[in-house]
Amino acid sequence: MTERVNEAGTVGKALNVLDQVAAFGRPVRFADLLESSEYPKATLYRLLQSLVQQGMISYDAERGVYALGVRLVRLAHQAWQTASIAPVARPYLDALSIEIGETVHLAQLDHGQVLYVDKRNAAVPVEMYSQAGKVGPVYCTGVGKAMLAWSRIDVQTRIIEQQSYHRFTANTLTSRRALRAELDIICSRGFAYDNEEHEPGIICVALPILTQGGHVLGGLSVTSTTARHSLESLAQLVPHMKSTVSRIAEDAESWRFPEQIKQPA
Amino acid sequence: MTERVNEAGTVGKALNVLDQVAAFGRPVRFADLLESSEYPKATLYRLLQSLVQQGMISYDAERGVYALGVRLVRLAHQAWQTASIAPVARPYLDALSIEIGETVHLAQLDHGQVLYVDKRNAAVPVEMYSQAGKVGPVYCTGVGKAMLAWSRIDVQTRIIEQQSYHRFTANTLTSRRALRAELDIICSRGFAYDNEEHEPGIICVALPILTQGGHVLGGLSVTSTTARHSLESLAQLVPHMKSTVSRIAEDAESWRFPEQIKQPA
DNA sequence: AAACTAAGTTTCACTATTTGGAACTTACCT
DNA sequence: AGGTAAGTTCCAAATAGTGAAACTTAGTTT
Repeated sequence: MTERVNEAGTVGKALNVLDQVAAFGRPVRFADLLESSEYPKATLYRLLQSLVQQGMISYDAERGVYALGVRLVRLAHQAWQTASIAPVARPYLDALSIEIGETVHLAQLDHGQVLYVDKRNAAVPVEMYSQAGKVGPVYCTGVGKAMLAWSRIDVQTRIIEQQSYHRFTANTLTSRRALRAELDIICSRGFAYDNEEHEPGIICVALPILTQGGHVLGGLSVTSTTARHSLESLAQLVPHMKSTVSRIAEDAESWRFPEQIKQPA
Repeated sequence: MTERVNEAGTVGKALNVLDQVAAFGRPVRFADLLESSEYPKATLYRLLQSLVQQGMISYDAERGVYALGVRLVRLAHQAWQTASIAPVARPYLDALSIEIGETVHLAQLDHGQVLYVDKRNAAVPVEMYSQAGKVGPVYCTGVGKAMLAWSRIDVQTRIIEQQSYHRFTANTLTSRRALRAELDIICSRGFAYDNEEHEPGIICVALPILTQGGHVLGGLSVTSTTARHSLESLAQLVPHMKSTVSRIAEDAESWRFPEQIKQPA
């Protein structure tokens, strides 16, 4: 027993259901959820009711379908502001983006995945949530590898285990072994490449954003195409990125630890 | 007492705690939460643990502070895509924004508040989450009043009750009575104004986005300043906005109700 | 139109989980 | 050292959650 039981109380179960609804990526009917759920009918039903009542899930009575609720969008706005480095990094991303004119990504680690928290795209205008909030794999993205390379050993080990090592392109690293070797190289080099490992024709350079204590706050990457750049020419941007990264780290640290949190009654 | 107790089970309580953490808008210590919480110490403590374990809240052990977790950002991305009209409306917002060159907002109703789900700003570049995800009051914004005016009577009544009627400017509607009268005018006029009711010098025109069945999907507004426009000149944009709105509604409806949701096993 | 079927909802006895006062453990302040 | 406040754990009592099964509703077949 306890096949994949993750010590989940009622709250955990409810949030699992929330994830399940999210995983579908479209409005779902009760039966769809029931089929892919580990919970019995009545339990699932009541969990859904709770979530709907709380506004985390919306229910379209006419169609009988569940979808994620907009309350999440609101919460996320707060999360983005308080929990991510994005608000702090924003002005630096703007500056970097304008100066180098290529696509810039800001990412953080979340549950063994790369979570993009902000983006600048030179050509295309606003893209909003459709970019920030996206997740990607760690083992075949520049930011992913950069963040992983400087992560605490226990975190690193866990994440290396978690990866799927699906082959996206000819250059994708498809084993823990290959990834570990790559991480060593990245560490000594000081930054990471993505050499068409995720999408053909897409390359990038990425740096980790580190606190003074060496803790990984996030990652910064500049992406381009093989048509416009070689890895070598992208690497010339690294000094510039390094200074951006250190300024973000500095600001993030002073922002995370403001004078006094406590306020008198 | 039981000020805002909503028949909450364990799940509801946990989500209340989540909201509470969100409300602070900064990392908070246990004691801060305890003070503003209706739950006893041990209960609050365990709820927080559940949420942290689930990644909805992050806990900084060094500082002993809780903050919203990045898992929310990921969930919100899904929510934005599946539950909001933003992805559908995007191309039309782009077009409208380019043609009229003023700030455009796309909003939906959430818990008696205006939730902005997308935005176009002619001058300033990308602003990401810092704009989408924001909430505003219904009673003194163009989109808020527009959506409210066409809402089902029970929804409308509830929301009218919920408003704070705080006076932001000389023009703010500060009573249910005044708001009701305004809604009547809006209905017969066919669209809503914000005549410096929220911020001095800021005016806007807003339209509801309605399904064929007359259900409110959201709202669309064009904002400007008194320096650049009068209400009358803004009103000239209404026909253009009307066509945008109807195209969004059309797309949204066909998108919400795709051929068949069910898929064979 | 009646019978059938599938999808969704409610019931209810059972029990596991949650509850919260109080005791305990740190960690900091004097 | 002693004191105080913050955070954590305990445990008996009680609540809230569980899920098989019965029920309702809507849609389909005979």
